[in-house]
Amino acid sequence: MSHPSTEPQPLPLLGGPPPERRDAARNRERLLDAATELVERCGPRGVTMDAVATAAGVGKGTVFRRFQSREGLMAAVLDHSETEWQAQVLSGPPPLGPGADPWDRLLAFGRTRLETTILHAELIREADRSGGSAGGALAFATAHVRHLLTQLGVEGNLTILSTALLAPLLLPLREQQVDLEQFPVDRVYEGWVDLARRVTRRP
Amino acid sequence: MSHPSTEPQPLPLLGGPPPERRDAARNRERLLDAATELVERCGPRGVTMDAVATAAGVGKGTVFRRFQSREGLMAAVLDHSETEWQAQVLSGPPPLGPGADPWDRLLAFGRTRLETTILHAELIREADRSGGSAGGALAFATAHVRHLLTQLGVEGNLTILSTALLAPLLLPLREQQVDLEQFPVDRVYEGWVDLARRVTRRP
DNA sequence: CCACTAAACGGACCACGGTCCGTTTTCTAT
DNA sequence: ATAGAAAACGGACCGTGGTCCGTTTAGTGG
Repeated sequence: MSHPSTEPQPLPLLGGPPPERRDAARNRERLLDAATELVERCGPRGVTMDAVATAAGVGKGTVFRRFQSREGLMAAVLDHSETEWQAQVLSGPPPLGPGADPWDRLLAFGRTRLETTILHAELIREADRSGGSAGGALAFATAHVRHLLTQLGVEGNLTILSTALLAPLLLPLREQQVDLEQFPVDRVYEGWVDLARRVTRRP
Repeated sequence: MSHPSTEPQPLPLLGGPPPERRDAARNRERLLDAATELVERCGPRGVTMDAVATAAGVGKGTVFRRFQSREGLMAAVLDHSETEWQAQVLSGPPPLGPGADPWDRLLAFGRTRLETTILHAELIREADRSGGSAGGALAFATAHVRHLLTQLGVEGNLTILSTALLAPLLLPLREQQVDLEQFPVDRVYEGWVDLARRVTRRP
């Protein structure tokens, strides 16, 4: 860290709001790391904001300045995980990624989305509302399904239809079925495929 | 209140847990009334537990003993409102109530459920999770849709299908569409009818 | 009518999310 | 290098949800 100004720099290209100050960026990362670590160790419900602040070695105010609220922080942690899945969808190998038949992509989408939701269940619950990454992730998924439906030549109100297709994969519904009604995951997936056939008007 | 023991009594028939003590029942009602009143006046978000306790003239402990949590209380308030709609579905006049063609009942169900959800939006949001009336109301709606699908001769995993049909009427999804995407209610309903046709495999 | 038990009461108490503001750090312009 | 402004920092502070436990009260058998 001692050679002078020969590095790329975070691109001083103006665009959005002015870039983050160095200390701010450093603290954001420390916080995100600390939060991720704590979530892993204590589960999302067991993590307090004070604990995160302390673990990251910053004051409490800083946590809230960066992430607005507890939910915002959880959303950020979640986002980190979800991003990987989104990358798979956008540019990973088929059938989830581009290149495969849209119908096969839709099926792969449903399957992996179901699994990811179950995996991140607690975190999603904690991050919900606040329109943060939770909303962001939802929007991403909706847009993707909509895209696939278009490619499949489905007519009608695509927003409603993709919502309907997505909904049974979402958390609150999942909980009712997997937890309360003791549905095995495979059976849920199977049911979802049936739904997808109907929505797309397949045999 | 002075004639001796000639009244029906709350039926001393044993069954569930022993009945509520008189003061307990009285306080439950006072609390529910106070809460309803406050919710109406300040909106669900503006109501604090202390306020409810004070308004009802009881201690805070009592509130929590009766309703477990803030969400529990909100759920109880909500339940009160939802019950009326449920009664309409179960035994009101057609097409919502029994007697009409199942398909027409389904449409009426969708329409009224959509309106009710929007009407109670804030309360639902506050009451969510906790498995209280929120879960109860959801279960009721699911069961009813399932029932109608059966009458319509739909085959397949009815639980998943009714969930899918219900989902677009639920709150988080509503918010994304009505609020964010500025969909007028009629358009949402229209889209939902299309979905219903597909799920039931109609022309 | 009184004694006794179990349940309900109430408010002091605690923990956690979120805000506020005086202090410190980073950046920029000279 | 230095001065000055803007932004970030941190932790004391506040309000609210939720618990705890000593006290009161409704029901019951004598």
